[in-house]
Amino acid sequence: MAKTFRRTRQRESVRAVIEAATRPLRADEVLFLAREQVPELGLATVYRTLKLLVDEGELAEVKLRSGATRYEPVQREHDSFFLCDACSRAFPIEARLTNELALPDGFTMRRREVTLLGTCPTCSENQAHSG
Amino acid sequence: MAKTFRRTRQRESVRAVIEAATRPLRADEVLFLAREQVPELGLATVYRTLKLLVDEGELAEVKLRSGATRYEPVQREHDSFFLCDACSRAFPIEARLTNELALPDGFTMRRREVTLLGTCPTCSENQAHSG
DNA sequence: CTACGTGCAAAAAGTTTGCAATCGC
DNA sequence: GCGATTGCAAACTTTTTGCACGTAG
Repeated sequence: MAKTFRRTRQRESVRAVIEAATRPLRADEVLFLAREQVPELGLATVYRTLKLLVDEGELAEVKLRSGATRYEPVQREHDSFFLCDACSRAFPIEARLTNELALPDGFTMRRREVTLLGTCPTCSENQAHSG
Repeated sequence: MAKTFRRTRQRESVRAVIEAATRPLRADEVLFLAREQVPELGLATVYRTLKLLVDEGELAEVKLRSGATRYEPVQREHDSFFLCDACSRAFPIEARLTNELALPDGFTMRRREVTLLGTCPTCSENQAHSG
């Protein structure tokens, strides 16, 4: 029998925060933002809810070089990000790659991800002013 | 005055293990392998040595989806990996991408990384046999 | 009512740091 | 000998889990 999922204030707040975000968020960012709606919300619940939503196919996990896991709605899921060396923020980008991948025999590709490393406009400016 | 670096059995063993590897290794893998040479080697020393070698420009850090950091010699540094969903091992690949990246104004790209997610030959076989 | 969900605290996993003992140079 | 290096244990960070209480349906 399929498990039944309950609609709780905690889950709704996590969902709402991710939906409202313009870039993938970390668990602690979700906690901070969701507590505006549900102050007693705990970090464990955030993690449990994020995992649940990922399993349900509603959210996608994004893991980039910085190490921290980020989450975004699948409808808006990107396979390409620009990751700023200076501020570590991740920006979704459109990377149209006409690829020719020499994938050896036996390997099965499920998905491709592209990460661009560099400096974002904000940090470029700051460096120019301070250098 | 520049710091002097000493040549120790511990450092040499870490170096040797990474040099001998055919794929980027995690710290715990380095520890396990290097202990064949230096049994009393500690994990903290592995981390300290890896960081030292990265700072020296001898090793490169590789961070992929699985979360754990891997290390490989810079001479063999790859910008493209195949990461197995099942066993989490990382395989260097050649990804010749003829790209056309629409990078917005103000962004400066320093480097590009491509990660392929999927199943490696070993795990494909195991799944076939057990499924 | 009752199984699912929550908050808290403790546990894990990966990495870093403090410190006294050790060792390269 | 002196200062760099090491091993151990403890601290830290991020994520997961155990448990008793709370609550949606």
